[in-house]
Amino acid sequence: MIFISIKGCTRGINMEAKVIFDRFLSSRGMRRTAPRDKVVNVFLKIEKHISTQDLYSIVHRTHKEIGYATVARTLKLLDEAGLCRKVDFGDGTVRYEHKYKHEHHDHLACTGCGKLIEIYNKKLEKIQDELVKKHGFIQKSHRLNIFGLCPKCQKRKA
Amino acid sequence: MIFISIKGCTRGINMEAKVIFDRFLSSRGMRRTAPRDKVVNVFLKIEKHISTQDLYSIVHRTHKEIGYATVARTLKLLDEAGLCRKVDFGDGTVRYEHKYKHEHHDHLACTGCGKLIEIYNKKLEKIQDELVKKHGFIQKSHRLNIFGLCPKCQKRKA
DNA sequence: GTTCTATTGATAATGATTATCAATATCTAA
DNA sequence: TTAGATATTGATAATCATTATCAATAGAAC
Ligand SMILES: [Mn+2]
Ligand SMILES: [Mn+2]
Ligand SMILES: [Zn+2]
Ligand SMILES: [Zn+2]
Repeated sequence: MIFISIKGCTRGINMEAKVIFDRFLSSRGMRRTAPRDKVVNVFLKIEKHISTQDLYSIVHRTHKEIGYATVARTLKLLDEAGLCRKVDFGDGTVRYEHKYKHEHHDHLACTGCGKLIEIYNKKLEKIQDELVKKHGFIQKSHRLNIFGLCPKCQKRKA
Repeated sequence: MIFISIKGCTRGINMEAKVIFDRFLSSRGMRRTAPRDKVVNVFLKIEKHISTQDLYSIVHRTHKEIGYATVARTLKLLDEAGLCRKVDFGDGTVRYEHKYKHEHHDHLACTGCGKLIEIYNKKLEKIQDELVKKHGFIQKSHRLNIFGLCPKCQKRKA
């Protein structure tokens, strides 16, 4: 199952993201290297919910020398740098999406074709906050996935 | 990480659940067998969010002859019979909770100690329904997990 | 009881993720 | 510029939950 995002997004911000990533590496005493740079470049150009394997395949097309481990490690770093976010639709494969200059959202996924719609509702978020507060918790994150059938898949199965 | 439920629940309904399970087996042309029966009995007595491995360990204490595969298969059947529900907190292990005579709820989980609180809010559910409808989808299921620190863990880390 | 079929449990296969490690690249300080 | 210290890399192995396989067994129908 491939989860395709329905929304596009600008890409002029890639340079900004790379500056942030470099600063993040420095702050950790880590080095800016060619393999990392290439993986980051490819990731930032892809506006999708992408798995490690997916990204590795794409990177591999143009950079045969880069290994799977490096791709996986770089995604982890991007996550820690706040530039991407893990998304998990419970199918056994974690995906990553852009986070820099992307507002928080949840997901509505079609179980028929994998179509993915990014949803957001202020009231919904507020109710969550209230529930968390009510139990004295401090929220770290949340994840709302709604699964269903998109209009096309409804017709297809009818 | 063990996720412990905070709510207790009655257990006089186990007999009803077993009747439903038997009918489910019949409707599928499947047989009621001793191993299945034992696994179901143990599961129904445990009011927790439990993994296959967890349940296998518990079953194994009193029924050394029952294998892991049978436990896993029986949980799958219970799920299909509508008697349990998969829950996934994204830690790589799927858990199961009772579903029969249990209202739908979402989860607030402490990332510090694993404490689990079952939450429900009618408005929140309604907003979700509206979002689904707005995009022309037919909802099959949804999953909301909120992660945070419980009051105790907040103190511990302060 | 006989026959057919479902079930079982041990074990292997799978697949995503994470760990290991020798070779290589980069940085720092002389 | 160079040598030594350290970080990084990529191939590969290990891990771990889940799923598949299959010969042996048990249940149902007659
Ligand atoms: Mn998204
Ligand atoms: Mn629950
Ligand atoms: Zn669809
Ligand atoms: Zn806690």
